[in-house]
Amino acid sequence: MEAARKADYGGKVKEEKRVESDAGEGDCKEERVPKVGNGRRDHENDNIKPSCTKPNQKELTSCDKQMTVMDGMERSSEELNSKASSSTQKEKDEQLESAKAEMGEVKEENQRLRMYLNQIMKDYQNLQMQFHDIVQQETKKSTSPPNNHQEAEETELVSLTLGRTSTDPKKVENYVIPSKGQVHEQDKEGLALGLDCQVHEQDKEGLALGLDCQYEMPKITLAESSLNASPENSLEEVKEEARDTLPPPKILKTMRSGEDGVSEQSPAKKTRVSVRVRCDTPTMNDGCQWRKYGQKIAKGNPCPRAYYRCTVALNCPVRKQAGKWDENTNAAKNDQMNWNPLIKTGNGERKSPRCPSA
DNA sequence: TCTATTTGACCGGC
DNA sequence: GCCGGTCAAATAGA
Repeated sequence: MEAARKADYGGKVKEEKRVESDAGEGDCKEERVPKVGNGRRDHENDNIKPSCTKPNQKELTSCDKQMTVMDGMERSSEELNSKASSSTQKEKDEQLESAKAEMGEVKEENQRLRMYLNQIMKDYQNLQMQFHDIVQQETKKSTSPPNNHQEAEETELVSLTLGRTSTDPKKVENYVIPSKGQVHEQDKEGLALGLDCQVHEQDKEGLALGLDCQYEMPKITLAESSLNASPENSLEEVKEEARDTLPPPKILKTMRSGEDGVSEQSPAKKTRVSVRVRCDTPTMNDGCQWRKYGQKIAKGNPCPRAYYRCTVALNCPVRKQAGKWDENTNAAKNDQMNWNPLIKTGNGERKSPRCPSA
């Protein structure tokens, strides 16, 4: 029991809240403002705007009323203008003419608006019909047994939403749309942990996003590539990992059964990712949780070298070394006592101290 | 009491 | 045999 608990790298892992800003795009309602006639917007006339944008029969009649009122207002204003004008008859005639012309324009615009409303009404009715047909088809489908083609099509759509596809039809059938909080047990490992290497055999293809799934192929893994490792460095480290993934028989004997799930599933290979990075800050606040599991005093360096393992996730194979490192000599510094968590690399290369799991 | 750190011992590679 | 890496019991601290 105790051994099993310790095997979990000390039990609980501090949770780091990551607020994924789900700034929902929500219902992005697109407001379309129809242009009418000579390019003027129909709601430039504030008398028409509120009710005429929606193609409703009642509103259509109210719209007509408003237009009639508007015409009356135009006329009254025209009369007022004619009465108020104390200038000559000629000026009155001119004003009358201009007013008449203006009235004509307004009437034309009124007509165009009516035509536009009629068009909108027609479209609206067409859409309503189509929607009705679709609803009827859906109800028919739900009552009748679906054929295989449709089912496959749907499941493929679902698998696309999950970000994984499968060519195995049986497997495809297993994927259903998970409701909230209802995730397939198979997917929990990969989705929740995201870096756990206990990947089912059948999931290996799809879950290439796993942290370090080099069971069969100890080549360059995604973990390495995600570190932006330089080619030479990655090669060297991959060699290291390849060595480390093959624990000797003695270790296999003494390896605790509960140490990690990897040893249970594939006892011949124990994955591990070593991150050798440089960090200029006194703390390795890199978004990961590192737990110190050992410390050594390297030869010729009074500053101890600390060994950390990633505790972001259970069985996370990522390790980290920390110690002082001299920029110039690419060797351990020994003239400063308060060392920084500086991670050496095999060839002196430094990386950002970010756990690929994070 | 639980969790993280310390530290001596152990192991494998060179 | 030396050295680096890891383990795990002991210890510290919250």
